[in-house]
Amino acid sequence: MSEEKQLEKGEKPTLKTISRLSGLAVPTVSRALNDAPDIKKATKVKIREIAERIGYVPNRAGVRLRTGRTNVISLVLSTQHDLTNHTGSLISSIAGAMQGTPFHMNVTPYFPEEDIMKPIRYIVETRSADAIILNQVTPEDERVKYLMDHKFPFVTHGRSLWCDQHPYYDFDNEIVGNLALRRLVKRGRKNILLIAPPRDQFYAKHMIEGCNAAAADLGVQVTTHPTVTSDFPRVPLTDEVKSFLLDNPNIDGIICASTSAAMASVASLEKVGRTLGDDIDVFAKEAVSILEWFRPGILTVFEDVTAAGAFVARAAMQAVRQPGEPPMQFLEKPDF
Amino acid sequence: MSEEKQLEKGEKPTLKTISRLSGLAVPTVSRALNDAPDIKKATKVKIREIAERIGYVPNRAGVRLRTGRTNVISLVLSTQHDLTNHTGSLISSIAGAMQGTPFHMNVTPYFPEEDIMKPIRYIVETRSADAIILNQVTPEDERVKYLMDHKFPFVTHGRSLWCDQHPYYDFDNEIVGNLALRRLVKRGRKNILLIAPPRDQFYAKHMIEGCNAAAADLGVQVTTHPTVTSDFPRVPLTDEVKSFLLDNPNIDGIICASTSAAMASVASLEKVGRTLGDDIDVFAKEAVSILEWFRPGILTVFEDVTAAGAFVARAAMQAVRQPGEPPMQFLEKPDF
DNA sequence: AGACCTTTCTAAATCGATATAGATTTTTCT
DNA sequence: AGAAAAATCTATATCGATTTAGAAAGGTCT
Repeated sequence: MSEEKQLEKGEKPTLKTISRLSGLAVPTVSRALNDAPDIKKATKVKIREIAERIGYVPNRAGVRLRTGRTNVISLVLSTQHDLTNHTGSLISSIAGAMQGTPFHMNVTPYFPEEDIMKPIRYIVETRSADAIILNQVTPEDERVKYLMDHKFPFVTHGRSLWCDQHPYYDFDNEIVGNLALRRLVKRGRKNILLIAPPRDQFYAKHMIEGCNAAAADLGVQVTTHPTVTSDFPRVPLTDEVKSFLLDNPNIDGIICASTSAAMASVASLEKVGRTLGDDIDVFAKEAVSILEWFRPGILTVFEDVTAAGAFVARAAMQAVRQPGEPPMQFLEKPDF
Repeated sequence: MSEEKQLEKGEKPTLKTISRLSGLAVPTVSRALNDAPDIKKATKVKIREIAERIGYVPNRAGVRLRTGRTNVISLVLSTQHDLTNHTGSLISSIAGAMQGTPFHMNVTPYFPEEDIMKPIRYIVETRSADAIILNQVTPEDERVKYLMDHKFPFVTHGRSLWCDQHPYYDFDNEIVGNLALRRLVKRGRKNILLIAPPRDQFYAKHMIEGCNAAAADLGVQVTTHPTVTSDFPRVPLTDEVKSFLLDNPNIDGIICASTSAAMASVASLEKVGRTLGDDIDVFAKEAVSILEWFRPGILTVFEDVTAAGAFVARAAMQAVRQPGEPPMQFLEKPDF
């Protein structure tokens, strides 16, 4: 028989196991591992050594049941997808930032045609996560309001009207709009069509204002497309842009808030006999670098969602662990 | 005072609450809700009515601690992404199939440069999910072997060598290869370059064999590119295809296993003075419908990952709930 | 009526962790 | 030395569910 007490084979180590191996009571072991102040340093070292040796990992159900903490962060996403779909990268970067922490990521999709509040209420009511990450935020987002009212930790990708009070990461689309317009004007364009983000999204306002400010500044004309937005399916978007160009032949520049809209816009050019880079330019903000492969000459700026993902993940964890601290907030300045 | 016993405000309903409201013991309530045979029908009806009324939802931590069942299905994904990134759709469709079930989806990303087994071992050892969904499966996939050895429920997106013994969904890439080649030959092409899937992936073999069989059948030549595969970054892939075309000017058709490879191939054509649809054709299998917007004339077949997602989700749930039943297996036949 | 089944329910233990209160031991102070 | 204070540990209860064993109630049979 070995001198050192051993773990039985196939046994999943619990605090009880460590208790048996160390001769100390279970609560002592628990407190030692949680670095409680009333445990001797030597004891902590001893217990940690055993825990390490036998590969102890706390049982999440036990922790969750007792403390209510789930160590889960829920990413709540719309199921609406398109090729401009950077969801995969967002998920990876969030998960990457949680590597080595006790947190797990949970993806909760919702169907936008259904009740947008449903997954939020479910998570809060059943406490199935410690924090929520939201995207596609509207200015007076109902979800944000609800979460603030319930003092439930959350982070937004994109700002809300109340974003000074909660953690967020956002890409400064006012600057995008501004610089996009300046880029087109620098290429001699004077009548710009803006295919803006979906109207309810807050960043639509930012981008439009950025464009308008620059346009006023430079004395050129910018028109926001009256019907379509950058999340429109490509086929109807192509048709709409086509007829807009026919009705407004003076348009010599298009700013698109998405890769998809840029593709459709470029497609519409051909149908009305316009030539990209020659008598008209197209600018697009894209979250996946692909337009450069699509057609040479499209002007672009890249929004890196992996940076966003890493930030919101860290912000969410901070909101859970240090609720007292000021919320992590970041407004990324595009530079182009 | 109201006749009917009520739920205190703000109280989260548990079995204990129902017990109090119904006057029955907690285990009775539990057994009634789980439809145990030793509970009177009337009692079940009564208890279910109360549960419904107060909106009872079982506490997952409680269930998990007692039973070991997590009601979680883990999707284990590589963090390596590209624009051909259909991850978002896959996730949505899996989650969609789990709507209305007690199951939640958990996304566990891994970094391919690290130990591919790490997340698998973690999940199995800590029982942090009831089942695992794998993709990018290799013929003798280490993960598949491990999960089979441990009798842990799992589903693969793509086949393994042992796929007759486990649930899977796969797109029949042998047919893709076969029909792709036939399509090119029908357009008069006789010397085909195949940019195949990554060599370690099982479906590379399927696709290559499909091509070869059709080529032998029709008496034309097909060459698998010696170095690059369809997951290569676009820049090096473009260069490699370019030099291959220079060395092999007789090539008049390219079959690509991905959208990204097709884009790069098309880009390389221009650099060697070849004209798409004129003296050469490109065929691609894509999981996001986008090439039609990229350049007219690229031949494509679409692999619908949402079908795959829905299937693997249902298969995973079945593997958990009816472990005795034969595994759900499906080989999707492309039709074009 | 009494023995013997069924049917239906309840009491108690349990999963693995942590919080609380209290019991030791050790140290400090007078 | 003896008392008080501090440091360190343990016993017990608890989170919410399920499992097991057994109790109570009801019915059937001789």
